[in-house]
Amino acid sequence: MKDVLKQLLREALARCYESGSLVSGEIPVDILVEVPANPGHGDFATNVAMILAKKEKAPPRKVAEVIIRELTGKEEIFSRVEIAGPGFVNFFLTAECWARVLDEIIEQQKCFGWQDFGAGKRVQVEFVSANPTGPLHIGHGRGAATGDALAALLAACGYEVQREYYINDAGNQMQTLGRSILLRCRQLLGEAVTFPGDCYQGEYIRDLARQALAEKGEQLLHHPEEEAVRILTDFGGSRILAGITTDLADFGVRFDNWYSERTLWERGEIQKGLDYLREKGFAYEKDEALWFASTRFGDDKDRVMLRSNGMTTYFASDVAYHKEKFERGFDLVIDIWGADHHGYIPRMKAAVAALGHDREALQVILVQLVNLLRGGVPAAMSTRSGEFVTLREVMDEVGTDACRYYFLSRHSDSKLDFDLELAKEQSADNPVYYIQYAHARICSIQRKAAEEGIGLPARGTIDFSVLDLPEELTLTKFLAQFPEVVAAAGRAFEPHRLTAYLQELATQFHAYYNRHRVVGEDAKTTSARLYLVNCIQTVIANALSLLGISAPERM
RNA sequence: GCGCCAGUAGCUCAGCUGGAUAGAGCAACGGACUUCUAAUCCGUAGGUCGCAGGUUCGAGUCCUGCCUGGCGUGCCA
Repeated sequence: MKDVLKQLLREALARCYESGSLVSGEIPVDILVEVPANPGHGDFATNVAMILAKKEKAPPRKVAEVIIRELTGKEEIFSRVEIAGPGFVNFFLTAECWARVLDEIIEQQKCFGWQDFGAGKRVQVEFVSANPTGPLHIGHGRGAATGDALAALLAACGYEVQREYYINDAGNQMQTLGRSILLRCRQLLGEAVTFPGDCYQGEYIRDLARQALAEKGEQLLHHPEEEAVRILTDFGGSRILAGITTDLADFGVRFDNWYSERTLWERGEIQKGLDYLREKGFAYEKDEALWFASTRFGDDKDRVMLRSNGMTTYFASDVAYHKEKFERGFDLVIDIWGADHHGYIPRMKAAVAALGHDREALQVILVQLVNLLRGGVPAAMSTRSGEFVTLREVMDEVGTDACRYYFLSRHSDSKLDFDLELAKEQSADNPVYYIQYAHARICSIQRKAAEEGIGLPARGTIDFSVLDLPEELTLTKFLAQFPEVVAAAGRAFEPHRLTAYLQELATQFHAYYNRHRVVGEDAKTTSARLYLVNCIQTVIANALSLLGISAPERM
């Protein structure tokens, strides 16, 4: 709807310039049309007149007058257009105009709100990417919910989206995993070994040790230590990864691709990455190490890729990995990282630039840490003591819907207090149920209608004039905003905007429900209200689907 | 020290990339079920948008400087 108005404004301006009623000859690229906070200011308002006032050397209200003269009379969609305040132009649309929105929703169903500005572009969203050295914890859950919702959102904006999980299965933390399991194996067999502090402390290591012994037998320990560690690294890594996969699947997250760091090595990609930067002259040797000249691309210091001891750094893998990502043809690459890695953004962007890509083609979304509480009291997690709260535990306790909603209800880059007691409370305190309840209630209305032999009204059979309650008009207008919310959220990479919208939509519906009956008035009214309510249901379901939250038919 | 992020109602947070009178949800108090689901609704309250300047028709939003908190700042991952 906004876009329609913008287009009309552009056309009107063009006519003004043609006729000479306006002289600056410029059509502002970014005409702002928005829904005013105050309904008295119209359904939409624009600031063009104020923007043009300076160039026209005329008072904004004067400019507005000229534009309006060119706009009205040619279009049937306005019931009123007025100038207000310092020079805003306020538009009031006709009721028929809004009725058309409902038809659109019924027609488009599951696609209502979907955008096409991403069409033809391929985007990859890489998220979670936790090392397979232990189970996912609550913080990974937030990253998972955010990445998954963002991917769904971008898909709804027309992008071709791939969800990817990068497996750090090549670093020395994997060695540590193998070593940790080996030591636990020895302990299980009665050997008195001290378990070092830099090994993984969690109870799951003991479980893995037990499984390894059961599967491979005690002869495992007869291998040379290095060999035993290698075997146990593989064993533990694949077990843990399988667990991660299951946890994520139960959390409603599926990846299109699991990308192993090890395969980067096996295919020589790491070396290729280093060579590439060397050939381009972006890498140099100093102090027996190989450095990437990231300062030439805006970083504040150069970064080591190949250490003097011959080992590569984590960053070297990342350069190769991102080089390969772009070689796979993505127009946009989105990485979702824990906020504690924010210091890596400049060097990663520098690498992307050095690799010959637009630095904006890499977007890093930061996800802040989750502060876990139980009844207001911190439920501390510490990897060192091994007493962390896993995603699995939280999911099992509070349910995936509530869990995902909590994660997605705030900007990802702001810290989140996650209170287990609040999250699992099935009450008004819990917004996710409030929203789902609105959906379930509508389903209930439809069941009631069906009992009375009233089916869902078809498009074109409705007399919209009976939808004349203020609540009905407000609801319709709010539904019309959904496509813009999707677009704005998609452009900003901010799925949390959808939760705010859902909250408001549910509030409006519940209020309407409590004041008015859908089924029970005369046939014409019942039919029209059913139609409206179907639209609300569709929009709630669509928004929830983007967030990966279910839309239950009864509760 | 430098860098990034944050600071908005008692608490947790929105605020549509600069718009008109800054909004929700909790928490508090008082009301509403003979009804399509009370997991609901209706009413009452709360503010120096961290502080000080600046940019302009207009600033919670942009710029500068301070204050406070978190994180980062390795030839660690």
